[in-house]
Amino acid sequence: MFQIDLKSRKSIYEQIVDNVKELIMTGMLNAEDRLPSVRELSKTLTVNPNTIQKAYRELEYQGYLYTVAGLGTFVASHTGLPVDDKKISEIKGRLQENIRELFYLGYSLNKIKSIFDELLEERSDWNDKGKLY
Amino acid sequence: MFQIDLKSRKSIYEQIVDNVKELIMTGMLNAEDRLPSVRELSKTLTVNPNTIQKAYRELEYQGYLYTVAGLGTFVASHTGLPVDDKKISEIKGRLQENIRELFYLGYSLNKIKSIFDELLEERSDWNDKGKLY
DNA sequence: GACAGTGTATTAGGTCATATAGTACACTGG
DNA sequence: CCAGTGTACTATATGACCTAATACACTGTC
Repeated sequence: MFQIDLKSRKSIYEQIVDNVKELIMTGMLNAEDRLPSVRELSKTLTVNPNTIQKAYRELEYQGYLYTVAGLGTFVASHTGLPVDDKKISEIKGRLQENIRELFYLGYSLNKIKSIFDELLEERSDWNDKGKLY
Repeated sequence: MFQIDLKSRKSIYEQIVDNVKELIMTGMLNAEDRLPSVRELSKTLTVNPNTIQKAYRELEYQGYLYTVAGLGTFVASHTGLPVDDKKISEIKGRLQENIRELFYLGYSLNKIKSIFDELLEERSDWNDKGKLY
C-alpha cells in the first residue's frame, strides 16, 4: 500500500493520512473500497493500532472515509458534495505561496505558467466526467 | 511586523520562519535590510529569545538571512544564486498535490487552469527584471 | 450461541520537540 | 568603557506522539 518513513519530520499518523488521501485522489482507491483493518495495517506497517486508528479517525473527520461498526472502514463517496469554500481558499493560498516562491527563485511569470501547464499536461489522461465546474 | 497565533498547530518558531520568508518573497523586506534583534523581536512578540534565535538560525541555514556578530541579522541577497533543483522539484510536487486536490473536489482541468491564471493576474504588477528563466 | 474479525475506548508509560527561564560570553560601534 | 548585537549552555515544563495492554460492542458466519 505505502511505506512509513520513521526519519521523516512528519508524524506517523500524518503520513498515513496523507498517503491514503493521495491514493483516493489519484484513483488508486475508489468509493466504497474497503481499507485494511486497523489491526491488519498495524501489522503491515509495524505501527501501533492506536496510531492507525488515529489516522482513520482524522480521515473520517475530513470526509474521506466512513466506518461501519463490525464491518470495517471504507472510502467515502464525494460526488455531489457542496463546494467547500474554506478548503478552496486554503488551496488557493497554497498555490499563491508556491507562485511567490518560484518568482523569488528567479522564474518569470511566463516561465511559471509554462511549468504549471506542464504539470497539467501530465494529468491530461484524467477525464472530466462528472465535473461540476 | 507580524503576529503569532498561539492556537495554531504550527510551532512558534515555524510561524516566524514562514512569516519572514513571506516578507522577503513579497518584497516587504529587501536585501541588506536589518531585522529586529533577537531580544527586540522577543519583546515585540512576547516570545522567548531562544525561540527567535532558533527561527533566525533556520532562516540563515535556508539562505534567507545572514548575521554579523555584534551587528545584527540581515536579509541575504539571492541574485545569481544557482538554481536549487531540489527546491524546484519540491515546489513542483506541492503544485501537483494542489492540482490533484482541486480535481478531486470536482474541478475540471480547464477550470483549474483559469484559477491559476487568475492567481497569476494578481501578480501582474510584479516585473520580470533580473529574471533568469 | 459460539466465534473470529471488525471498530472503539481506556489507562499507562516513554520519548521527543517545543518553549521558557536564567546566565554567560564574544563581538561591534560609539 | 558601555550598550547592543549574536551565540551558547543548563535546567525545567509542557504537550504531541507513539507504544503497550486490556476491554467492550458490533457484524457476519458456522
